[in-house]
Parts: sequence; structure tokens; C-alpha cells
Amino acid sequence: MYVPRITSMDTLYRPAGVEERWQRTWEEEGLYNAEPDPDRESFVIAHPPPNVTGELHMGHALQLALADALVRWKRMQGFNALFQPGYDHAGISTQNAVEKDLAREGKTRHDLGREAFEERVWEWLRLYGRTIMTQFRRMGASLDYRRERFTMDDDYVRAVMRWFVHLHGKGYIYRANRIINWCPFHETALSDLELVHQELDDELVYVRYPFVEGEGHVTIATARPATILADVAVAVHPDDERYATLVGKEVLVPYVERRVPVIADERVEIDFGTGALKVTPGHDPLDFEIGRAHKLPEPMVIGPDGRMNDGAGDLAGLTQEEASARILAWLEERGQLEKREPYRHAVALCERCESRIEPLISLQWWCSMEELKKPALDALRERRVRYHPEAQHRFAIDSLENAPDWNISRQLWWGHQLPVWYCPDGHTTVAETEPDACAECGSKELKREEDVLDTWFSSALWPFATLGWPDDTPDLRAFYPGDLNTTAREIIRLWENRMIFSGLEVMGEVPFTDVIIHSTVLAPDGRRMSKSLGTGIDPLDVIEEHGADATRYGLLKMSSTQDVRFSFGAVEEGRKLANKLWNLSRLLLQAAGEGVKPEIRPSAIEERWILARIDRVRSEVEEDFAAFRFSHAAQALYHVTFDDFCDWYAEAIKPRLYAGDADAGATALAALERLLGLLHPVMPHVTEEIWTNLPERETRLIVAPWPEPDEAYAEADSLQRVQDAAAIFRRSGVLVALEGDEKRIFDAVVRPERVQANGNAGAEIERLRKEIERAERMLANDNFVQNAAPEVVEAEREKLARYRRELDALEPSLD
RNA sequence: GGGCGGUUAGCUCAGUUGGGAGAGCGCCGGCUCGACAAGCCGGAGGUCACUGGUUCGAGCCCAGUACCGCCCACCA
Repeated sequence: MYVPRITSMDTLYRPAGVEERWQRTWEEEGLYNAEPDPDRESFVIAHPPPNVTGELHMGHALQLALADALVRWKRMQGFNALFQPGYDHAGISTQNAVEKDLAREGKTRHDLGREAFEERVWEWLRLYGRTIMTQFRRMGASLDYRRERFTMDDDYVRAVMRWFVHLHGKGYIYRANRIINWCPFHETALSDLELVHQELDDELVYVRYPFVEGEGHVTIATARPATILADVAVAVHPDDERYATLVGKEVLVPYVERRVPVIADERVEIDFGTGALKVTPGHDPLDFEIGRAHKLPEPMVIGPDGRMNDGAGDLAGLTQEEASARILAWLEERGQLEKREPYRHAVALCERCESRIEPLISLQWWCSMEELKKPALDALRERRVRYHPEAQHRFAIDSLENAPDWNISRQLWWGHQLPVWYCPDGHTTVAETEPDACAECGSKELKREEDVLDTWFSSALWPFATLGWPDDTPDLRAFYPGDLNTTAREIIRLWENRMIFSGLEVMGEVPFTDVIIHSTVLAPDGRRMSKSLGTGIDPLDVIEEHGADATRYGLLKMSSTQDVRFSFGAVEEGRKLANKLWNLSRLLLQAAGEGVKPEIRPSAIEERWILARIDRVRSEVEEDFAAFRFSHAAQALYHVTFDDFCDWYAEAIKPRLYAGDADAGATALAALERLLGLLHPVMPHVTEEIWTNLPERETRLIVAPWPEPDEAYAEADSLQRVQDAAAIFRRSGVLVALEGDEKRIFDAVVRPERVQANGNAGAEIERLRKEIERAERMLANDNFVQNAAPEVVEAEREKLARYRRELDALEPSLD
């Protein structure tokens, strides 16, 4: 492949063509690939599979920037790094997209029928799906793209079936009639986690329920008058003195004139409305609980289409609004409508279509969490899996402790159909593949359950199903358990915790040891990034304008706290850094001259100094990466490049470079080499591009060894003197060389002429003198030293005295 | 309603065991010197949200208050 010489190129680094070229090259040369290798330790990140219909958004970009930096770092350190890509079929989300598409033709999925609809989804995916992996590549994400997996692949489906049968065999999966969240548009059950809540303007109506015996009534408040028809009780709080005498009496439900009891239940809020609650177990989750506790009947008046059903008698077939109007009119006539008031409250909506959720009772499949969660909780408590930051670890544990049984069935057409078959006698057969006959009666007339599984039921298997489970494959042995996962906060309960208990259940080991819960990237104005608000920023636009390296750097730089505003400044800083590196390498390559090879041959203090600085940043970056402090690492890399390498070291050696000093040239290239290595995980493209232009490159930087620790230069005598001069005394006898001061001290000691030129030598010395005097004052303060060991205090006094002598010795040389 | 995060320079934000208030961008002044003017050198600019506490000493630790925000949530 043609690689232009850097010295002949533009003074402005243009990432556009360069980045795509390297992305292609790395992939074509197989440098992203991972194969089982008994001689090397593995490092594995199973990247969260995006929706198969998805497009790259800022969350993905951040996730990739973080994870890929770690993967590249580990790869350079010699780990057998596997970064696993793939797609999630994303049941309801994909089905919704295709249904919208159908709607443009004036059709619904029912017009096609199930089989044709599924065909339509596959066809749609061929046209519009699976584009996001191209966008992942554009980020420079070093995923092993050969290993792309899809949760609807035949092998993956087999894993899902095995998982279901396994759980069923252990008795964790059962079928039950319970209240669930029903989406009337998709006509499916949804889990609590698939809802969004939105503040909507409603009306709260106060309705009188007359006593069956005697005069009077009890007034309840409701936002859904249509559900009055399904009332089976009125409930009050047991401590509510207003209603103490009412408990046990009976009242008449309006319109249907049904006699129902007044009961006491602690779940009733005394302070809301009138403090009396109409109990409708068929259409409200709280009422359902109360109903079951009191063994009340569970009539339903609203059907799966959201309209009044046959249970609603003469109102059957009406919409809820129509039914409400009829009921309110009925109440009005009889003086049972006490008042109506505007009411703004949070309403549950389907997160995909924003239809109002209908709570209703439905026969669904459930997965008991009771036993499954135990080993996962142990793992979390023993910190065999750690969420970062720490607050999210506590949240993960709390969530799992309180995880209710999991509704795993969905009445959708796109997804994994449950491996359950029914015979005409109502027997149930559960099997991985279609059975020949009913397991109980041998009937050949089997009909498969129509429901599909919750998308997350299959995603939970991602870390091992992508490696071949349920088969015992070399990949599975080599790459399970993995190391790390990165995700957004709201995914903890949906996915992360479920991968942990699934991994423990079938593999016996946690799927990873660390979970990074990354920042939420908000729009620059602090609002949420969203298409509907128009606040979204397309990462691909940012990449196009500034480059993937700059985008990666910027995202890392800005990802410090839980919520961060997108900062173009941070991206521009990254672009500046790339440009700076580019021009630095032009300088060094030109000035070092032809034939000079990178080699450490330091002869001057500034050379030992820059090597020591680079080595210190190496260890800093290692600590930062290991602790997932990406923002800090980015900052350290920026400063060592700009301030230390370019502004100081490069300026200092320029005269020697131009004079043809081969040692200076060789050392400078060697120092640059190390710097490029440190920067590669964050800015892979520009560093690889420069690396290629260095003489005698045998390997790509992506697989070059991470710079080794280099104690020799860190301990150089002259450097030590610089450090000592900058050291100040801090509490408990800790001596610290102040980072920021070091350069200025270096100035004072090594390049006094420059300091004097700026007229600051006196000021620097004055600063140092003040530091020392402050330390002396502290040492003289009895309150300060009382808790310190006497020998420590004495040692510090001696050090301080030495610094004062050094300072005094330094001063004359600067005059 | 619950959980969590934030509040430091005009803007976006660092500040890792308590002792120097910082960076990038913007602004002002100088440099038109052979990597980069998308550069270099220098400078101005801050009651570290507020109140109280601990301490010789608090941006940092403790208690509380206010505001902003994210996630979650069954007050009908």
C-alpha cells in the first residue's frame, strides 16, 4: 500500500483520508482478530450489541471510545484481546420500525399474517439493517468484525432455546395470570422497564358510592371513570379515622349497581384524594395487589384493543372516552358526581409507540428470580463483579435484591418464539426443538406457543452465546469469562445484572469482572440529547469535521461525571493535539535527517528529563486506564505532548538538531516513539500514521509493545536535582514534587537565560523561597507537628534545610 | 416520591490521601525566530453556590439549605 512520506505533506493534519485508510488496513491485515492462544492471557469485552436497525449515537460513540482505548491498550500490552461485535434483534423496537414502514402502505401486520410479516422484517433488515457496524468502524473501534453475531442467528437461537429449557427444567419458569403492562398498539405485554412516564393533563373525578344500608355515601377519586365498571371494593387505610366505622359495610358501585365491601388496606394513601380508593384489580397494579390480598374477584371491562369489552355490558365496544362520558352522565343525573378537577400526573406509555399503557390481567410466562439472583448477589457483594463508579455498584445490588419475577413473554411476532407446545388436551411440552408428540399424552397434534421472548432474555446470554455456547468450543474456553462491559445507567437492570446471573447459572462464572457505567452525554445546553427535542448531535458529523481521533479524545476528556454536556471544545482540543503531533513529527523527521534511527542516546539533561516525563505519564496513564479515569488520562497525554514535549523539549534541542547532532536526533525519535505508543489507545489513527513514517518500522503501532517502564531516566542525577529543588514539604512527612512547578524549576536550573529573558527568574526564586518559608512555619507550629513521629519531623527539618541551601546556591547562578 | 450526580474564571470543566486555586476555549499585550498563526511567550479575570461545624489550616472532611440535572417510580 502507498504510504506518503510525512515530510512531504501538508503542515495541517487532515484526518479525513488517513483514518479510513488505517481502518481498512488494520482490519485487512487481521490486526483486530483474536484467536484462542494458550500462551497469552486474554482480555475480552463483549460489546453491547446495538439494535440491528440502529444508528450510531453519542452514547455508542462514548462507549466505543472508552472500550476501544482499553482494548488497544491491552492489545499493546500483549494480551490476546477480543472485542466482540454483533447485533441485537431488538424485538419490539424492530417490529415497531417495520410496522411504521407498513403503515406508509396503509397496512398493518395483520394484513400480512405472521409468516409474511417475519419475512418482511428480514427483508427490511437486508435493506436498512446492520449499517451501524460500518459506523463502529468509522470510530476506529478495533472489534473483530469477522466474529459478528446476531441474536437471531441459528446458533444463537439454539442457545436461547437451551436457556429456556434449562430454566424451565429447574422450575424457574412458570405461567401465570397477573396484571401486566399492555400496549394496545403492539398488543403485547411489556415489562416495567420498557415503559416511559410522561406528565399528562387529565381529570380527577370525585364519585359517590352510596351505602347499601342506610343513608350516605363514601366518595372516591379516580382518573379513569371507565374502570368503575370493574370495581370490586372500596379500600381505606386502616389508620384513617375518618373511615374507621365504614370498614365492613357495603357500597353500591355506580352504573353497574354492584354491592361491594369497604375494606382496610395499608397500601391506600391517606392523603391522596378522599383517602378512599376504588379497587379495580383487573385494571390497576396496586388494586391487583390489594385484590389478591383480600381474595377479591378480578373482572375486566377493557380488552386488549383498549376498548370496552363484553364485561362492560351495554358499554361494550365503546372507547374508554365514550364509556367515561356515559358513566359521568349517569352519575351527574343521580347526583353522585361530586366534582371534577384538572389533574396533571405521570402516565405510563409504551416507550416505542407512546400509547397509553393499559394495565390488565393476562396469562403470561414468568421467570422466578428467587434462586437465580442469589449467586449473582453473592458475586456482587464479594466484588467478583464491580460496577464503576461505586455508587452504581450499590444501585446494582439494590436492583437485584428487589428484582421482581420477570415477565419474559411478549405477544409480538418478531423474536424468539417460546419452545413450548400444547396438545388439544392442554398438556404442555417444553423442548429445544419441535417434539414429535406431546410428552404427556403422545398426541401428535401440537401447536406451538405464539408468544416470543423478551429481547433481554436472549441478550442476557451475549457474553457466552457469542462464543459458541451451548457447545463447548475452543472460543468459549479461551474467552470466557471476559473482563469488562461498558454501558449506560439505565441498562444495569435490563442487561448487566441479567448477564451476571445467566453467566453464573450456565457457565458457573461471572461473565466479566468490571462494568463501567459511563457518563450520560447531554446536549451542550444541558438538556437530554434526543431526536424529538432536536438536541441530538450526530457523532458521524463530529467525526467528519474533526476526525475520529479528535472525537475519541474529546469524548474521553469530557466523560468525568455522571452527566456531562457535550463539549465541542474538548473535541477541538483533540484535533489540536493530533495536529500538534503531526507537526512535531514533521519537525523531528526533517531535522533528524535521513538515516537516523530512533535510539536512546541522551547526552543532555533535557533528554533525560523528557524521557523521565514520558515514563511518568506512562505510569499515570496506566493507573488511569486501570481505574477507568479516562478524562484524567486524556489530560495527562495532552500536557505531556504540548507543554513538555513540544514547548520545552523540542525547543531545547532544536539548535542541536539543526546542527546535525545525530544523538539528539536519534533520541528525539525514540522519545517520539514512546509518546506515540502512549497516545495510540486514545488517538489510534494519527499515531499509526506518524509511526509508519518513522524509519525501519517492522510492526504496526496497533500491535507494537506498550512502552516499558524506564527507571533509569527517572532517576537521573540531574533530574533528581530538579525535582529536589521543586519539592515542598507536606503533612505527614510526604515529599512531593509539584508537577506544575517542575517545568519552571527546570527552566531556572537548566535554561536560566530563557527565564531571565522573560524577566521571571527572580519571581520563580521568590516563589520557591515562599514555599520553603511556609513549610518552615508549619514545622515550627506545635499543633502541626504534635501528631507526627519525632524522627519524621526531624528528617523533614533536615530536608528543608537542604532545600534552603540548594536554593541559596541556585540564586547566584541566575544573576 | 426514591436514588444518584453537579454548583470552581466570560464558556466547558480539571483539582487522587486537607497546606500553591488550575486547564482548554474566549479576551488583552508581545513575537512576523527555519514543525505547527489551527503556532510561541506573557497577562488580565474567581466570596471555589450558601450556612454552620471539625482543624493550626477546608474547594477538598462533617451537618444542613438552595438551585440545576440524570435515572427510577403503582398517589388512584
